[in-house]
Amino acid sequence: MSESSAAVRNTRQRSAVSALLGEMEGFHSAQDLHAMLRQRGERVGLTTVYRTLQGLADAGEIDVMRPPGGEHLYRRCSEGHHHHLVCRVCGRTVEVAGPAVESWADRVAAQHGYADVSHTLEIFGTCPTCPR
Amino acid sequence: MSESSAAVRNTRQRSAVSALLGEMEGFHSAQDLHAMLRQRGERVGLTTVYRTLQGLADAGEIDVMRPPGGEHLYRRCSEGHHHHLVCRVCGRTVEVAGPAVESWADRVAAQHGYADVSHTLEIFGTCPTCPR
DNA sequence: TGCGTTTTTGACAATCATTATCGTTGCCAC
DNA sequence: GTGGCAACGATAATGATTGTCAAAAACGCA
Repeated sequence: MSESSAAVRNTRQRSAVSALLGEMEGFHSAQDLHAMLRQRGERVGLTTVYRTLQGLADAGEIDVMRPPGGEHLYRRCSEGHHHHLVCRVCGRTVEVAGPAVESWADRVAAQHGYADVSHTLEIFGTCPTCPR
Repeated sequence: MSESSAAVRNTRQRSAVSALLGEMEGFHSAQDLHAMLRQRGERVGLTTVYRTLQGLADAGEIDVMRPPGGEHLYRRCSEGHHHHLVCRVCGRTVEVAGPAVESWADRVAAQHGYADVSHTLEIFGTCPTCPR
């Protein structure tokens, strides 16, 4: 029963992952990020990349997307809750906010007596510059 | 370059999977369904279960959900587009329709020039009968 | 109804992202 | 400076899903 002091230690590896995410555009897989770190000369283990990403995701500092392909994608995203509009051809992503959707989801869940509500929403389409 | 005649053949295995889905409530994984079929004495290969489920999903006859756990879940669902409100403890699921969400998603996508739009939305919560 | 063609099946192996393991390392508090 | 304890990381394990390919079954047509 740990009671406090989440004590997230400030390690070189955590900083490296966080910094990399800050510079990257778009979504990248854990394996991607790991490869990039090694290219930069940062010595970070793949396991640690996974752990760090999970931690950041839990803390709400990054966003996780689970595309049909089966690979988890991570991205430093703006604060607050939002969703993604993803081009299924080139992957270009637009962040979209939908306050109406948020409240709708909460309301629907409440109507059925569900508590502690969260939701996931992804929109897929073909962006203007991609051939259909 | 196949050109036509998808010619979906009517096989015993396909019927078995489809029938089973018709009787089941809630979501089940491919492996689950496979085990149930074997219990019934139906001799169906796991590979075939996967293929059949994929086919049914493509045809829009069943619904696929990809929970964080990582296992795909399949369910015979009502016609038309809808979403799911899932209890993250017991898995109890409620189908919910959200016309407002549909049109919102389409509108947002169109605003950004995205075509051929689809979306996925799942709501997670803790249902009234489950301890939090 | 019988036959040939084509799809489908299914056992098994391969794939591959993610997670567990566990000894070592290094951060942080005192 | 030093000790405790969380984080790290190389490797192995896991486990769902997909690929393979010969054999079997279904359908169309004569």
